[in-house]
Amino acid sequence: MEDIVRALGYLCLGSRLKRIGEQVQSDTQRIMERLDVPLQAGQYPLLAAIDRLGPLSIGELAEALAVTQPGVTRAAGLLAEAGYLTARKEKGDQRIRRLSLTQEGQALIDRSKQDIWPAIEAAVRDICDGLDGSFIAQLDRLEDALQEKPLHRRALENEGRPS
Amino acid sequence: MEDIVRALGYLCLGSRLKRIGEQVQSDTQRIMERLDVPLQAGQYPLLAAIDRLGPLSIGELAEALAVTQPGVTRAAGLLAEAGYLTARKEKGDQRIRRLSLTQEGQALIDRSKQDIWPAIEAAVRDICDGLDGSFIAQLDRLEDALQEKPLHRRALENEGRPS
DNA sequence: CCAAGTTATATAACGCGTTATATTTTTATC
DNA sequence: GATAAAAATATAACGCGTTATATAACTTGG
Repeated sequence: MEDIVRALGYLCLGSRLKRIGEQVQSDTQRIMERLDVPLQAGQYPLLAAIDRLGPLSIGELAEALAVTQPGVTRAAGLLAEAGYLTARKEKGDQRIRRLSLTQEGQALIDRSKQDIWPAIEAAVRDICDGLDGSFIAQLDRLEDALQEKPLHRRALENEGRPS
Repeated sequence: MEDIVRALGYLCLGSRLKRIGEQVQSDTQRIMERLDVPLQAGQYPLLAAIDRLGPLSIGELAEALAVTQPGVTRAAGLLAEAGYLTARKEKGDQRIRRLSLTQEGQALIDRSKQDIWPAIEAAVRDICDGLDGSFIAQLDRLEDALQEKPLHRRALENEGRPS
């Protein structure tokens, strides 16, 4: 059956990008499960931002991730509950809750940098590096490639041969 | 402040694609509001699929749009409630509910083909046509371009000079 | 021809983004 | 220095995708 979203091209670009993004997230999640990472794929950017920029407030995080503040409030709450983040009120401005990695959070990031992120990156790079042509053409080929061999299979086949 | 999702590149491709997709959908929604289209941007593909392929079952629609069946069940329910779709049980197999456009739905599609879709397409084309380079590079430029001048502004400026 | 399996759709619950609004703290102004 | 405006965060409600499971209709094998 014809893929309508693809066929409509420019008209459905938004739906299409969301759809591909969800596919990538879901494949990434499977890589993470296989490597026993107790997170949702979408939670990584938040932890990575704090690792990279140091302790951040909710608002700063929202800006760094380019998402809305309530989204960050909720995600940070979950990560705190899971033990990877702590919040403490800012000395001097009690409105601000500054988020830091816990020891456990830092340990997870350290392990991720060593083992997990390289695996994910390699799989995504594997699928994106060969793309060329117009934006739409690249989306077409990306979707085909994801269908043919999902990211988690690519990660699997890369195991034991790091770059 | 550094955009972390962008900075992480291949590692956050899923989050990034979803984020850009949401931006495109939201801009598209504004174009539609301005043209008094009483739909959500994400509902267009469903109607377009039926227009293009003829009356479809829920399952066929899910396949044509490459989304899951419960998503289609819900979306179709809303469109039926809004008066653009009707469902009738298939003669010969009562499990299947075949979805067709109502008169009102067909009228909306006709108007869309004439006025709405060209406006959206032109705006998206305007932003995508100039892109070149690697996939990541194109995403960078696409996000910058959306930020600089959102789709709804591009549509506005195109008014009155159809292609 | 009926029990068991399969298929199509519906429903429930959740993930994760959004907008709109409430609450709390700080800042500014008179 | 009280009061009004602004800023940071929290909460509520919704949009729209997902997975898991229930239900109803059809098909099939003995």
